[in-house]
Amino acid sequence: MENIKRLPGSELEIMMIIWEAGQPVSSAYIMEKLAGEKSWANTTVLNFLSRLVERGFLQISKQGRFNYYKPLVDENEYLRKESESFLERMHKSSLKSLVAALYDGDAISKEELEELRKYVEEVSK
Amino acid sequence: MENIKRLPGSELEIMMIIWEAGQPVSSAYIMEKLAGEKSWANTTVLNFLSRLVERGFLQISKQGRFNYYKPLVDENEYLRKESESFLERMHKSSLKSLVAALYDGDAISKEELEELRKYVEEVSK
DNA sequence: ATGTTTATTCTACAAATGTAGAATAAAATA
DNA sequence: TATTTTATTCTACATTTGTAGAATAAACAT
Repeated sequence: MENIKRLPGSELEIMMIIWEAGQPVSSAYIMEKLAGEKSWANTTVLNFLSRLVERGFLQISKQGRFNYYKPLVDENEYLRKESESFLERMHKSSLKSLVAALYDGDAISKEELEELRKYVEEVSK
Repeated sequence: MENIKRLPGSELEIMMIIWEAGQPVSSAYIMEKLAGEKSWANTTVLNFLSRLVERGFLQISKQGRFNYYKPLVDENEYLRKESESFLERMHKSSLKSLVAALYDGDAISKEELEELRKYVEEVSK
């Protein structure tokens, strides 16, 4: 099992889009999704994609001259690793500390909290 | 209100130590805390401290030739900002997604979960 | 007072990241 | 087929981060 490395911010943004798509996507698709959000030059995005390939996060399949990008790393696994490491680094592994920080910062809506309550209730019995 | 910037990993590690101390600390204290954990050369640590001062995260008060470092940024505020931004970037702001990721990855002990359950219960009523 | 120790500051440099223009080559079109 | 278009790849460069040796200067010991 390769130990997955952490991605720099920009590359992660690209990965998120690809993961969300649920299927191999063209660079055009990615740029489309990024439009409005980011003002990256096309070559900038393509460069991030190249680096993601180098890092083993993506695989290219060519359709004519078009590239289609497919994830080689599982989204959930990556999120899990990142979340664990974040919890550890920032909150000394205290889940309560993390949730409290978010709650105190009004980052959580009533609905979010209720959803969490149910989830925790369910899972902890 | 200055908008607090995110810190690179190494500098954050230093900040965590200083925050935890609860009072201005000398560089020796910091190196002490790092001993065993990190194998940074002294000048490396001192350099991180300088950068933290530049960034406005720390203030120096001299005691003879010794530096004492005091936080200028509130720990909770920083953690809050970081946690919000993390939740947003990695879990599209879904708290449940975050907690589930941690839970599925066995990053949470029974106790941690129970503690969270009580907290959420309390807070959401 | 002089030499020695050492905490701090400077300076330096490699690697990683953000950013994009120039070059290339394959497809579209005239 | 010759020409234009354009997705992709190369190359380049500035900034940030990780890392630490060299220089400095203040305190200490002789």
